[in-house]
Amino acid sequence: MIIEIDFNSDEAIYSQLCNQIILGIATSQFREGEQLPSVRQLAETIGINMHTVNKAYSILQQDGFVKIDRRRGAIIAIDFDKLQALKEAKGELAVVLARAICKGIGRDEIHSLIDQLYDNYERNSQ
Amino acid sequence: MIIEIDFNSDEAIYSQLCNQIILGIATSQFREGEQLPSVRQLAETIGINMHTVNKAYSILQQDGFVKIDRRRGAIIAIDFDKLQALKEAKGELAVVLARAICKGIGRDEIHSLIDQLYDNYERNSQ
DNA sequence: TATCTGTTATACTAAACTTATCACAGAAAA
DNA sequence: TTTTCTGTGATAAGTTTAGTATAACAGATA
Repeated sequence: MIIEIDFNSDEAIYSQLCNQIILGIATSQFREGEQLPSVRQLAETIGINMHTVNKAYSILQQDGFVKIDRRRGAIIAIDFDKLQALKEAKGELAVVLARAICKGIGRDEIHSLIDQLYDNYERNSQ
Repeated sequence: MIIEIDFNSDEAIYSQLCNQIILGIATSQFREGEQLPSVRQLAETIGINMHTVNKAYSILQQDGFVKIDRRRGAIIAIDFDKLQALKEAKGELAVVLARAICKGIGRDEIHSLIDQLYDNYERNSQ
């Protein structure tokens, strides 16, 4: 999977890394049990420091997307705590929806966006 | 409207301020044309520095939620650029949905969350 | 043995966040 | 007119975070 970092973005590099990898998992470009590049290797290909990659991997571990094996590095391993995930999703959606509502975006339009995105993820995960 | 800041949060104070005010607009606790407290007044009631409030107000202005009048301070004034708002909402939703999909949350569950949140906002905006 | 892995520690720069003052111009009210 | 409120600007300083740069260590593997 190709990971692209926008060095002009406001978003921190480690955060972009996390999101890209999560996106990769959602679209099955990374699959359960698959191993991510080593921290040094990924750091070199992107052109950043090893510790920045390590920080991203640690956060992914903490958030239940990977497990870190001393021998093989970071392995995709989803912790399916759905109650927790639903709670977090609701909190994040609350912020996005508040902004949308202020701008006059209706409930149907949001549902439509959700469907577009889900369709897109499912299309890319085959 | 009561604005509460969590000083132990990872989220920056100015960012929490923005989100709370946007939430207030979404639930009609702040209405179009209404004026927000002055930067000094709000800073004092919260117990933070004036410039932190000013930063929040400036961002709200930039994002099209308020206009800043030299005489009256920050006034709720939504800039209804719906195309822009839809684009931004889609980008933010993409990140949230990717996480949800990884955790096995289905499309229907997301739709349900959206409805819950919309119901909640509409109930609080009367 | 040589090489790969993650881990840890330290040091440093740069940027972001926040606070702290001081001062100014414009508007409004006493 | 004077006082007091508004936002704005400049400047300084403290704290935290992000990122880089090295170095070293232990465990696994070839």
